[in-house]
This record gives sequence, structure tokens and C-alpha cells, in this order.
Amino acid sequence: MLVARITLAKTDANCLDCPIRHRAVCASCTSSELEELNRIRQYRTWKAGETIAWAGENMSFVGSVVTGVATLSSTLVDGRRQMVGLLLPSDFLGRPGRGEVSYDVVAATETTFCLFQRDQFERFLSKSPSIAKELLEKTLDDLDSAREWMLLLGRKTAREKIASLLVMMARRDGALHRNEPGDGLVFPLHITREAMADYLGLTVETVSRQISAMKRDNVIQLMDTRTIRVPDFNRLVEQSAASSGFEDAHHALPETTAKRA
Amino acid sequence: MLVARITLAKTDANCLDCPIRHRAVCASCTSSELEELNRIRQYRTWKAGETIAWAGENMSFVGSVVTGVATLSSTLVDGRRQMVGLLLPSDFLGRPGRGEVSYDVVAATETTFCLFQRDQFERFLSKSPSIAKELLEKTLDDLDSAREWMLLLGRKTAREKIASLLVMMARRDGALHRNEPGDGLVFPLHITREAMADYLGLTVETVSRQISAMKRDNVIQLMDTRTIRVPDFNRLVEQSAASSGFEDAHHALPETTAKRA
DNA sequence: ACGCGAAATTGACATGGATCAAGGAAGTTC
DNA sequence: GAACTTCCTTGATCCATGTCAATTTCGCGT
Repeated sequence: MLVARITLAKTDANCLDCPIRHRAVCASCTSSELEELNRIRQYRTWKAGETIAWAGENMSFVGSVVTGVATLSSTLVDGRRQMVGLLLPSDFLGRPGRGEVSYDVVAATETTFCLFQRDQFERFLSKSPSIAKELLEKTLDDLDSAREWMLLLGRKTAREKIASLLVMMARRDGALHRNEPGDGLVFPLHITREAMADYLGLTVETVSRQISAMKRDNVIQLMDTRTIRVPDFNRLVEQSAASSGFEDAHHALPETTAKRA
Repeated sequence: MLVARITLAKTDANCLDCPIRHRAVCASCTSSELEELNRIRQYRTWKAGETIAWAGENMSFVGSVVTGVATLSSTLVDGRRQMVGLLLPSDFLGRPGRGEVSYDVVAATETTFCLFQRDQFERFLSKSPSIAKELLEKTLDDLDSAREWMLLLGRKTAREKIASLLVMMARRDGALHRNEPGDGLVFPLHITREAMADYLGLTVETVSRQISAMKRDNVIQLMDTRTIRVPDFNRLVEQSAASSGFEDAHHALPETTAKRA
């Protein structure tokens, strides 16, 4: 498997060494707050394909993705499925004040969470304005992403959907690592074609066909089925039918900017 | 025009008389907090069709819808448009900490907002945990709605989309008024067929055809083009392909529950 | 190295919704 | 109350994507 198997000790590691220290909900905590979080947090890892929580189930934990990728998805009674969110490192899972989870949460790759008992976290939340602020900020970002995705689902063509997904993956990957673009941008997809289809509101067949078509047109190359090389990132962005709004001003192009880690 | 023309004096009215007093971000404010809000708030009304803010523009206000309906929508460079949110009374517009608005905001009907200067609101927000909590709560609700809509956009058929929209409109209407179901449920749509199409990721033609088809099948009746009568609400819900999850447990069926006003 | 199952690709065909086009209904202006 | 304009409906046709089916490739365990 391609995914780095970083295995973190459940309690040993310190928040200060945490890879998502500066990007998760705890980003702006004071050191005394961090100490308290450090005491009540727990790491837990799910293997690729494992279900972390079922829609409707009660979940007593909330927390952040430390490493890996997890998906949020909804299902209609007849089995049609739509992914409604992607959890990447530093993303938060769980809703303070509500145990019941609204979507199936599945580990797409091996995924490690930094978890808190929900009631403990809620108590902490009500004491700590900084974490409340970060959580609101994150939720607003999630809302923006969800709405951007609505535009994609409602109005973009299959080709544009695939391009948009690749752009997003490249950006989110670039925000973590830092891709020095020597001979193009290379990044991993992490997810299966089926997961892509679920995310984009397409079928696997259409995803596969469009990827083949983009390969033929030399917009992308496949190192292997899950690793994309993009010779010309701008060309890819063009094909994604980026919206005329200015939402993207808040995202980082992998080459140009990256949140300081 | 069908919309009630409640015209509120800009500064006269008191928060205590506000129609959204118990459902807006200020719902759980203390009376001293309310007094302060009362001093810094302003009512402002937009006529149907007027643009409240353009995507990318800087907006120095945030606030809540008091009466009316406004839409949030994104546009692709070539003009394809997708509505990404609907603002009904008590819904909040604006993002603390960011002036730039991500979507076009348009008054679908005559719409009155209760507005605050953004910096004033932010100052208030950082002092008032109760309003911060409400805002987080609202944002999480918005996120849930957006995700439910993603499922609709990605996976539902035209028929199911229309049914879902009608169910939503009926519910949101029912949460405000209280429909005593004598001879079926009657509610106004407020929005044009075009707005419906924008919301559902369809064309006007398809919206119109599906509405005609549902009329033919006696799932709905039209009192006039914008007023729907539903003889059997459950039948409508069935046609909406409600998801197998449990998200709906948090919404009120018009007949069964309604938030106390 | 072999074989198995899952994932991905490709082809042939079907269809739901878009597009193009025309006309009707309802509200507004002079 | 005639002429617009905007909104809505309906019909005919087309095409992007879904569906069904077969085959290939890849990853992994033995």
C-alpha cells in the first residue's frame, strides 16, 4: 500500500509534536490549554475500509484526523450513495451537542484520529473561546466547501467534475507537503474510483472514461492508477470550470502558497 | 404580490417584539445582551429581485433575515448558476472575520434583515459565548442542510428533487406558521421556477414538466403557480426519496411538531 | 510464481434531462 | 384595455451520462 504507515502511540506522543498542531481546532490554544487537551485526548487508528461510524448511530467521541483520509457519505434507501465530505488531516469530526452522527464515516485509507470524549470536549469548549472560535472557523470553511461542491454537483459536466476533484486533491496535498514543481505536480489520490464517483455524483464507469480521456489529451498522466502527474496545473484548473466568484482566493495553489506548518 | 408586506421601522421596534427573537442567533441572549444588540442593530429591507451582495464584494454588515426569502448562489464563468443556500427568517448571513462574500445574495421576495456592522458584531461575538454558541449551532445546521442538498444534487432524479424541495418548503413554512391540516397542506413557494431550477440543478423546463406530472398524478395541486396544496403529505415524502439516514429526526414535520415561536 | 478477488477499463446500448423552439398566462405600464 | 414583459408550460429532438456486460490490471496471500 502506498500510504505511509505512521503509527502513533496512543498516549505517548505530545501535542507539541503533533503533525496537525497548527492547523487543527487546537491551533490557537494556549500551552496550559494544550496540556489539558493532552491529558484527555486519545489517538485511535482505523484501517482502510473500516467504518468509523454509521449514520444514525450515537458517537461518544469527537476529534480530528491526524493522518489518513476518511469520507462522510449519505445513502438513499435504494442504495444510491453520495459522499458529502472528505476528512483530511486536521479536519474535525463530530458535532458538539449532538451525539447522533448524520452520515456514514468511513476510513478511506488507514486513518488516525485524535479523539476526545464528547462531554469532556464540550466542557472544554465552553471554557475555551479560542477553541470555540477555531471550531466555528472550521465549520464555516466546511460550509464553504460544501457549497462549492453543490455547484459542482448541480452544474458541472463529468469532465469538469473530475478536473475539479484533481485540483482539490492537489491543493490539499500541496498544503501539507510542499511540491517543488520540477517536472510537473505529482500527487496521490488516496481514494478508489468508486469513492471518486460517490464524491462527484457520477458512476465509476464515467469516472474511468473521463480519466482516460484526460490522459489521452495529456492533461494528466497516471504514474499508477492512484497517482496523478499534472504537467500543466493551469490547464487542469481551466478544465475544472472554476467559478466566477472569488472563493478560491482563500485556497492555496500548491506552487504559490502553503499554510506554514 | 402574495408576500405579506410587513414593514418594520428601522429603529423603532424592540428586539423583544422581533418575530425571530427565539430562533435567530440572539435566541439565548440575556436581556442585557439584548439591550446592547438593540442599540447596534438596524433593519433594512430589499425589494424582490434586488441583489443584496455580489460574490467577491466586501460586505461590512452581517445579520439575520427577519422576514422574506433570500438566495445564495454561485455562478460559473459561462453563466451556469447554482443556488447553494436559501435564507429564510431567522437565518444568518455573513461570516465573522471575513468581509468578502462568497456568493451572490439576492432577495427572492421583499426581504428585511436585522443587520449589524461586522466589526461591532465581531466584538460582541467575542464577549458573548451564548451568541457564539448559537452561531456555531446555526452554522452546523447549515452544513447539515448543505450536505443533504449535496445528496439531492448528486443522486436524486428530477422528480425526487422537486418532491424534496416541496417537502422542505412545507416544513420550513410549517415551522413558522402552523398549518392545521383540514383539507391538506397548503403552502407558498415564494420563488420562481427559475429559482427552483437553480436550486435543484435542473432547467426551468424540467421543473415545469415535473410539476405538471405531479399534478397529473394528483400528488400536488396548484392553487396558483406559486401556491401548492398537498392532499397527502406522506405520499410527497415518499416521492422525495428521503435518505436512509436519520437526519430528518431533527426536522419538524409540519403536522407533528413546530418550534415554539 | 500462481491464483484469487477487488479495482479499473472499455464497449454497446438506453435514457433522463438538456436544448431549442413556440406559445400561453399573468402582471405592469401607459 | 392594449402592448409589454416576465414567467410558465408544452413539444420535438439530441446528447451526456447511466446501465449492462465483458475483459484487463493490480494487489495480495499462499
